[in-house]
Parts: sequence; structure tokens; C-alpha cells
Amino acid sequence: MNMQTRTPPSSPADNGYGFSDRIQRQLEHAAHLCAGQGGRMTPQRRDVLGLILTATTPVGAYDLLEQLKTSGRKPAPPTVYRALDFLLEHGLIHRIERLSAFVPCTHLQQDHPHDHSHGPAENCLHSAQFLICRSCGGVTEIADAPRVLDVLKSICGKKNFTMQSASVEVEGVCEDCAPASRGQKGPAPAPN
Amino acid sequence: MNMQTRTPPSSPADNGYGFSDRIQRQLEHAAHLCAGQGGRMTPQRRDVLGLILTATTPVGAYDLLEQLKTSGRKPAPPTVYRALDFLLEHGLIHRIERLSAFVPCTHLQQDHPHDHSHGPAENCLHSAQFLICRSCGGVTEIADAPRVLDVLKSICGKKNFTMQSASVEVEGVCEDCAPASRGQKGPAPAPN
DNA sequence: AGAATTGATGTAATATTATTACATATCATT
DNA sequence: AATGATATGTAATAATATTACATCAATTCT
Repeated sequence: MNMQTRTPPSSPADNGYGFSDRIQRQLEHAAHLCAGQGGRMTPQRRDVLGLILTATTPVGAYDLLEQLKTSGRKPAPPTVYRALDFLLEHGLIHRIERLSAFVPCTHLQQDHPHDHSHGPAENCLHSAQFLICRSCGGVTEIADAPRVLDVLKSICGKKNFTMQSASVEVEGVCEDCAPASRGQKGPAPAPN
Repeated sequence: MNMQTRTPPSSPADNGYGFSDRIQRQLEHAAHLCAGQGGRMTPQRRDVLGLILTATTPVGAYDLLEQLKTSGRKPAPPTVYRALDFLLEHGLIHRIERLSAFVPCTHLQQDHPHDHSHGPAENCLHSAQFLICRSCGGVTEIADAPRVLDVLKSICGKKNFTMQSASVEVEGVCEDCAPASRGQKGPAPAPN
């Protein structure tokens, strides 16, 4: 009832999670982005996004819940799900359906200091493509998306189907985990 | 402990669900297919597949469970999930991740009397593409798949990612539900 | 400033989807 | 009939997600 006293999102004061400078920059960027769309980056939402940005693999809602509990607060599921909904709606994170887990949208990851150049929610339809590694659990968002999307658009066009969102999830084994086909590493023995 | 007395899958005796002739033919076809892969189409699996084939929209595991209960048996979740796993592994159904629900694979739907021509599980990697209508809940499997798949394969190739399965789920509004853009029907007023 | 409105959060309970672990039964062969 | 593999029954529980309602904070209007 005292450290809760509203600090603007950009302040370091409400960062009880030791987010790195890099992630704090990404959080500020995100705050600017959703401010531009009339959204408010509250501490809750900021914390959830920060935790997702920090993780190296997709994070589940209840993982987030656990992590949030460590910080004095004792949130319940709706707290997390509401934050996730907000972040999804503003195009700051994606949900990996196969994993029931969440990853940051790439456009937050690739360090630009802070430009307000694109509007992820309004103009572009919600769509994303992922490569999911069964061995390391890592997820890569495919930047090469337009090609996939174009094909899908053309198919939908033919069928008079109005596309509102689309997700592509490819599951397999990533380069790093591939069992030494050309003298690389080899953490995973036999995927399936 | 008595009506359970094993009847071969093709017998009408274990059909307590009034499956139509058409679906019974599809079930036989499916039985042949998975027999060819060394799988056994047991009554449980047959019933689950029949129910999925009968439905016009994706069916959830617990829906299936309810329906199975009506027939004297009182199955528990594992019964259904095991049947679903089997049907998935043999390429007879697909899981729609966004809906946590299941649909038949199209190659069962398009009435061929019974040819044993293709092997859905061994050679082809597990992949499917769907158009999901938010208005009517209908799901269409995209037959046009190769194009999408080719793009994905090429992307994976570039990244040295070994694709094992892939799913594409496009959500939107289908032709029939589109609010009369050219004097069609118009069951759904305003999707989102 | 005070009242009204909207948006965000807290909280408890519950719903939905899925799995684990272990016992039992059935099938295919020897 | 005995065996080993496959399939099913059963109870308990785990993991994910939502509902409903109370409260609190920010914004706007007068």
C-alpha cells in the first residue's frame, strides 16, 4: 500500500525485477507504441511484458503468475490474463497456441532506440509465424512472413474468406539442436 | 462385462450411435488405412472418429466424452484422449490448436469407396491448414496446401530448421457468413 | 473542487482442458 | 495355457483459463 504509488511507466522505481537496461529500453519503446494507440502501459502490464522479454523461451501464464508473486504482490490468474490480453491486443506479444505460452513480438526485440514508426495493431492484421524447436524449446518468429501471408491471402481471396488473423506454427528441430549433420553441436539425440 | 464382447470393427453391431451409411463407409475406409499402417481400429477409436466425422464443427475432448457416456459406457478423460492420440498419429484427424478441438482430416471426408492409395502418416510430414470462421464456427481444411507448405519448407531450409509438423490456422469470416457484400446470405451481423 | 464515467485491479470461486499412475483386460504368438 | 505387447478402466490431480463481483484509480465534465 505504499510502493504502489503510481510512477510513470518510464521511471525505474517500479522495476522490482531487475530488468536489464536493454529490456528497460524495450519496455519504454513498448510504452510509447501503445500510448500511440491509446493504451496505458501500467506497472502490471509492464512487469508481465518485461518477464516475457527476459525469458529465452515461451512463458506460460502460470509461470508469469509465480514470478509476479515474488515481488510483494500476490496476484491471481485474472491479473496475468488481463495483462496478456492487453499485450496481445496491442501487438506486443504473441501466443504460441501449441504451447499455451507467450513470446514477445520481434519488433520489440530488435533494438531500435525508440522510433514510433509502425502501428502494429491498427493497420496490419494480427498474424505471426513461428519455428518451434522441440529440443531446446526455443521459438523463432519468422521475419520472412510476407511470402507466407501472401499465399494465405490469395487462398482466402479465392474462397471469399475474410482473414482477421493467422498463425503459422512449425515444429521441429532448430539448427543448433540438429544432431551433428555437419560437425555442429548436438544436444538432442533423436527427436521423434 | 458382456456387451463388450469384441466385434470386428466393420460390424454394424458396435455402432450404437446411428452413424449414417456415409460415415460408416468413411469409418471403414479409415480402418483400412490404419490397418495398412499396423494400427488397430478398435471400437473406442471408431466411435470417437465417427463422432468427429458426424459433427459439422470442431469437437472438444469433453464433448466427445459426454457423447460417449450416452451409450452405456462411462468413459473417463484418458479414454478419449488416447483415442484422439491414436487418430492424430494415424493422420485421421487434426487438432485445431486455437480451439482445443478436433476435426476429421479431409481425405476421409471426400467419399472414395475405399482405395488404399496414400499413406498419410509415414511419408508426409504432419501438417495442415485451416480456415476458421468466427461466425459459424465452421472449419475448412485448405486443399491448396502444397503452396503454403513449399514456402515454409523453403524458409526452414534457409534456416537449417528440420520441420516435423506445421499448422496454419487462419481465423476470420467465411463466405457464407459474410455480411451481404454481394447479396448473399448474412447470418452474422458484425464479427468483431 | 466534486460528481460522474470509464478503465484497471483485487479476489474468490469455478470451468475447461489434459495428464499421471496404476490396475485390469484383451490380442497375437508361442 | 503362458507370454508379451497393446489397449482400456479408474481415480486422482495438474495445468490452463474464465466468470462474477467488489474496489480502486484516472479522466472528464460541470
